[in-house]
Amino acid sequence: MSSRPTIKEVSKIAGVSFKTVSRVLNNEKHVSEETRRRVEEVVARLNFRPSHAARTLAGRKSFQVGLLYDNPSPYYIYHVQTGAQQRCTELGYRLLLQPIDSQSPDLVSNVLALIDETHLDGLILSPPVTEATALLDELDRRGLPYARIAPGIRQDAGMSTAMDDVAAAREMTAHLIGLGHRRIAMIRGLESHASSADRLAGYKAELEAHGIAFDPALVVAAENDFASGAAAARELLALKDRPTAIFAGNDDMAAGALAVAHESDIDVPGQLSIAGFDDSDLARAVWPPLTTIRQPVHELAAAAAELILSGTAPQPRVTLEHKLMIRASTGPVSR
Amino acid sequence: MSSRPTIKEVSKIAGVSFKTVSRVLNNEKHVSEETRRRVEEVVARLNFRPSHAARTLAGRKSFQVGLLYDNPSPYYIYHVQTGAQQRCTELGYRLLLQPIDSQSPDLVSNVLALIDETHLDGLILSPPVTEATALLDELDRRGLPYARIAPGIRQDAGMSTAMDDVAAAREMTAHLIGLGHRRIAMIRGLESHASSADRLAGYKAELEAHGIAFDPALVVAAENDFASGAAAARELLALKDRPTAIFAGNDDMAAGALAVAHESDIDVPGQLSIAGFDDSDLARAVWPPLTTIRQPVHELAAAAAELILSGTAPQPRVTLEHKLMIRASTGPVSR
DNA sequence: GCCTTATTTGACAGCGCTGGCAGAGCGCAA
DNA sequence: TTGCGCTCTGCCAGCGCTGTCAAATAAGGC
Repeated sequence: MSSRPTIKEVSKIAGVSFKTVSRVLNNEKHVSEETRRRVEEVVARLNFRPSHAARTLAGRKSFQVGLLYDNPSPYYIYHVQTGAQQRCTELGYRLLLQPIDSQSPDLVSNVLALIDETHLDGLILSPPVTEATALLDELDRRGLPYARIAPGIRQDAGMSTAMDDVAAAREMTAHLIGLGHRRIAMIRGLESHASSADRLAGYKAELEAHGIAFDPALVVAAENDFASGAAAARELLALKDRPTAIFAGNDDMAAGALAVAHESDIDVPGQLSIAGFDDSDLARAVWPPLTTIRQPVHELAAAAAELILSGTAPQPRVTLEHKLMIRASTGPVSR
Repeated sequence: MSSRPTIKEVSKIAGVSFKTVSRVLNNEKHVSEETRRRVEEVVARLNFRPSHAARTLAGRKSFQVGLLYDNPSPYYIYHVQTGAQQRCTELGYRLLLQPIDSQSPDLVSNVLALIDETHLDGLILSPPVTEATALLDELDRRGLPYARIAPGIRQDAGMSTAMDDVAAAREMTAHLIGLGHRRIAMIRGLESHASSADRLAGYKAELEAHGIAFDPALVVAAENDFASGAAAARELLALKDRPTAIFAGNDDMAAGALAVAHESDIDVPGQLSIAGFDDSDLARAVWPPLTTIRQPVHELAAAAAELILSGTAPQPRVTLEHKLMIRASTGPVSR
């Protein structure tokens, strides 16, 4: 194995002290242009890469940020990852992706272990890890910077990025009402995800704004996945007074509802409109493609990374825009 | 920020030299039972976690493995990640997830930078990074252990895990032939993915085994995603002598074909059978659910991690089983 | 009981880098 | 001319561990 060059070898060839090389690598000032050029030339020629471990050990920064997640949706995770990773890379940091069980009693100690072992400079929390109060308290106590994506609690504390779930759910509900629907059902997602409650609240608020009575029988709980969405839809469609539209708390559950409609030979959107939430790849892969809310997951994650890394954040709370995506799964109510 | 304890503080409290603590942490022998217990007790009490950076710098191992990927499918990536991560964690290693552009001219230098910076102990390559010969050469030159998942080239060199794409495609083709289909089309995936060619080869071989003439007009290239799969299906369905079945190289493309069938009011499987490959979540989320091949992605990644980490691998090449999943998207040919 | 060998522990250097500080060289005001 | 402040550079300690080697102790053989 060809042993990698060290900062000392670089300095020897460049004819300077190794501290000067360190200065060049860290872009410190007080290095003459000429010296800098010379060092950089040698660095490039030797293909020198500073040891991350040594920098971490000697300095007080590790240039590493952790991303904690515990979300079963591959699509969501993928976009959170790429969004955060992209911005971290741009800012010269490495992102450590860390799946974790947010329900585990060892959550706090597991995360602290990660922090201590890797000397993390900051942490990005995605739902539902965002709601682990014991963890938040401990991070605050340590003074470790962290940003939360779509937190459901303590929204005014610390750094966070979010979209307006209530407003988005209102928009979707308004869209359905505008199509003539009056019996609009909701499949709500997991209690542990704060956005589920917000989406339900938006749905209720918009019904009320239009003078449509809220009917608890039209709200069924599910677990954010296809199968439970399908089960919920079956329940709804067995109702005597069937809904003419179903608004699901995410696309997976909407896809489940859509499959049930197909299997029951119910035409979508002719006899039943179905709407989702998230605009995941799935929304465009099913037939008919789902009307849904585009959630800017990638951007939310990138913004969270930026909050942590760009030092003094102007505003600790960033809200990003969603967008109603109208596709073929919703249509005018039939009479 | 509460400063983390170091090995020296542990040793002071336990009343031993700090080297002895190091021995306990690394599970070395030649430590008396009593000493070990005492040290472990202090470690637990102080919640001591050894600094990863210091271990890496002082020792010759970093206990880190990299996973390189460049695949646009969230499902695939997600399962590769979780499979590899799980096994790495079990074996006491950290997994560094590294998305990378496999087509970039800087691929090799980017990967070498990663290796040098983080002192990686090994590397897992997933398709299509598996085919980057310049990278493989450089890794060989350095003697860095690496394992490839589903490599398309140099299959007998180095460590790798794979499934039998040819056999799987034959099984699927045989399934369709068994249903009475004779005009079976194939939507083939990206050239850069070796498995695409294998799946095509299996399809051809099975046709031949049944004495069915291969018709090049029935093979259309696409790019592994929904949109290109839909386009390919449109092309196939516009043929004068339409196929009665379409076998797509992955589930995304099959979903695209399925959407085209819906949009053209072609009943699936009544008038057209559609089959996919991978058994991603998508296969169960569309209607009708896709007949497909279950690819053991999670297990392939876990096995790759194990090959690298378990030292002397008994067999450097691991083949895992696939499974034909028959669902509702394929049925007997109509006459 | 004395020597040999195995087991258990400690002392110390050093991994590759950053932080702190001192020193050299220079320009400029007094 | 002296002194002050600036820019640039080098020296050295030390981050928290592991590797190496030697020393101390226990165990076994005759």
